[in-house]
Amino acid sequence: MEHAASALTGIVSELLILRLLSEREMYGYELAKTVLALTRREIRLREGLLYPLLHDLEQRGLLRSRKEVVAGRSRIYYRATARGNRRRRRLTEQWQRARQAVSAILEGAGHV
Amino acid sequence: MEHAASALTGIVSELLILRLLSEREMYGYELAKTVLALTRREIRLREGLLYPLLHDLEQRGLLRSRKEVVAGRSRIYYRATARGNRRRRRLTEQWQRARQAVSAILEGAGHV
DNA sequence: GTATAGTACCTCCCTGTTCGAGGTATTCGG
DNA sequence: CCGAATACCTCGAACAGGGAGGTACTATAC
Repeated sequence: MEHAASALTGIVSELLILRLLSEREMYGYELAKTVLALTRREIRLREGLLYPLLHDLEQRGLLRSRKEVVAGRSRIYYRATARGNRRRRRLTEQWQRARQAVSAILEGAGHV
Repeated sequence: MEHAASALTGIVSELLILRLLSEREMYGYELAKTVLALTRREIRLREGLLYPLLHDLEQRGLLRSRKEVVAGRSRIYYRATARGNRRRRRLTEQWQRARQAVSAILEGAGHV
């Protein structure tokens, strides 16, 4: 498989994961593929970031996991907890504010 | 002076600087203040990032500078070069794509 | 039967980025 | 005269990122 471009900061990856896992449970590999697909290969969740991050999020009580073996392959399904969803909301607000801040400059730089 | 929150990745800072300096020339300290004001304290261009970045951008031919002493204080005014503007356009596109990619997940996560 | 590609998990550690802290020097208000 | 603001700058500790490497199984193709 060949690959696409950018990562982003860890905070954004965290937000994307929390968002997807608030909808339905998914396992790591699936998360990576889904993000790749939904973003038309724009964002790639790399394994070196993804797995440590999932562990960390679970440790912090933002995700819960369960193991399952499917077709000889063991998967670890994750889903967002209530705390995870609160965190997701906070991060979403932060992201919106940052987004708007950047737009404010990219668009409205005419009148300093 | 008390302060506000987040930085962002260097790429975004680079873009914001190129954008502002494509409008009119500014000096470092002024850039920092302007970004703070335009983003309602949301984004702070820190000195430890700002000055090295300005030097780097100039070295790469994306900015041009001139010195001036105003009221006993020496300022270094920067402005974007043609190359800087090309770079700015590319970064703007990248930013838009990344932005949309994040939105795609934050909003449309309903139908994977 | 065996090589290749895909699925699925994981960690190490090198490299590059970040930015707090520190530094110089001047001006202005009180 | 002192503190705050203006204006420039650098260093280096601390951290984040992600390439590379590892295990193990399945499915497809030759």
